Amino acid sequence: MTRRIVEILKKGQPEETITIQGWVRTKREQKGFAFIEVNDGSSMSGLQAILNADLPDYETILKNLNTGASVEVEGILAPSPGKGQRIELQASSVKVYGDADPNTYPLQKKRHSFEFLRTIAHLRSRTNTLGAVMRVRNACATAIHKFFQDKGFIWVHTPIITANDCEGAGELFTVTNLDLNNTPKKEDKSAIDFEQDFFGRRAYLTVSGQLQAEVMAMAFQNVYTFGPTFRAENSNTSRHLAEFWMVEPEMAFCDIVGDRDLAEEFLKYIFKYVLETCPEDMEFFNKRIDNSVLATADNIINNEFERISYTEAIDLLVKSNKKFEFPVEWGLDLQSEHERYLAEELFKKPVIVTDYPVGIKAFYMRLNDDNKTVAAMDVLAPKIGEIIGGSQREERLDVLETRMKDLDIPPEELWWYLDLRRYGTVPHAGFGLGFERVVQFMTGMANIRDVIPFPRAPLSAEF
RNA sequence: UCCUCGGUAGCUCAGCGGUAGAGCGGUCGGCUGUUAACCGAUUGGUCGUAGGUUCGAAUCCCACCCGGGGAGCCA
Repeated sequence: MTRRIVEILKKGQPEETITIQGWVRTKREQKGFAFIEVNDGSSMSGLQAILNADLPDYETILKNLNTGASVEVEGILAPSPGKGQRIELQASSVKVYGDADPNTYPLQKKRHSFEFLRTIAHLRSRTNTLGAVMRVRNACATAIHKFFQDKGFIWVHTPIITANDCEGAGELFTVTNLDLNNTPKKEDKSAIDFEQDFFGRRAYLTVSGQLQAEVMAMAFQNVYTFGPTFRAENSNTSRHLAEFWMVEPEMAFCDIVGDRDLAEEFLKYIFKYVLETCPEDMEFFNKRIDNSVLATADNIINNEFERISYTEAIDLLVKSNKKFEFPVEWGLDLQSEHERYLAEELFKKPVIVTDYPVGIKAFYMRLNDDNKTVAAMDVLAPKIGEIIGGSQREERLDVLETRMKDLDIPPEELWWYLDLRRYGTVPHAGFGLGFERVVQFMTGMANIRDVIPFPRAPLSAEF
């Protein structure tokens, strides 16, 4: 492997002979010589190389060295007399691997709209912005693993195909290998007979690894999942994807307070890690995408998150005297506009809301002693809303069974989940973090489809 | 799925009943150190699709398709 440009820009010394490989970002021809900027994806900045006309095949090489061409440049590093870079590469030999016809190559040396870049998702990672996004995304993922591994959590791989359609987290994609032009029918011809399908029952893409993570937490105490999840909702927003990555820690012997504190520590850790490892990319986002991202990161890292109960949140919303489109009333769920008021206007930092009414939350959340609320928590972040949703789980078999009955969830579907309460049950808690939303929050990118390489959304799965 | 705005050159947009435009890009030429280089010339179109109104439609009307923003659902 040749040296990466990120390292050369930091540590490269004059007189060193080096070889770089990458893609041409710009070519600036002069009389008798030319500049090219080569980027290899290792950093925002590329390395400037100078090609003198006395290079063998200079004319041919220059003609093929257009934006997008792949190239290997060998030469000697020298201090750069021009402004904008410390060092530059004086090329002694240049090899063009593949040219890029400027008549058809869609990326220009100028700003493109993100809408256009989504139509060329196979090329957009070569742009400054998407390059920075993907490096920050990588740093976020690394931070997540480091955080949990340093605390002794076990990374567990929960299934992507599941047979439970009762997890209550939205519409599911069906997984089948039946012949869709000739599906087997049940005896009364009313419906498809999934007993003849691959798994002998209807199967789905997972919407959450939580239930299986609970299984694993009952053996390893502290675990986390980190993988793709799927929702077949017809959601057309800048905050939703049909395929997204989710992080779900689950802790045995833990209550809602421990859960809440971990969520805050976790978010702070990620932000700190990314600021330390991707300073150049973060500067770019602050300058070109959203001039508040560095201040926001600073705010996250250095301030305590606000902690309020759902009941207090309702009081604050009523007292605000603001005109909301949706009603504010105890028992109704908080709407986007309410969440935004709390996080953006009132507290101007993340807010953790706990103890929601039992009627608006999932069956597995632990019933509080007031019998009216459950030990749920949402972390609301300025600009993007709910970034984390979690809860203490109901560990009491009888209470859980009653809740499932109230919600018409057949217990035989989740017999194994109920078994966890029969054998060695323990208070436990966890949360789910939408990975792309963290990357969005971190970078200031307005649309979630621009923080994942190949976004999956309604009518969108081309690449 | 609902509300709303939009779809005109490769890209970003102007034109909004009367001969299809600009900037950028591409191409050609110029320039001894450029930084999304610069200067000059030049190239480039089924005006989203299908109907309708009109002497005449990119422009007005209708339907559909696609995209942005917002909402719902949620992470």
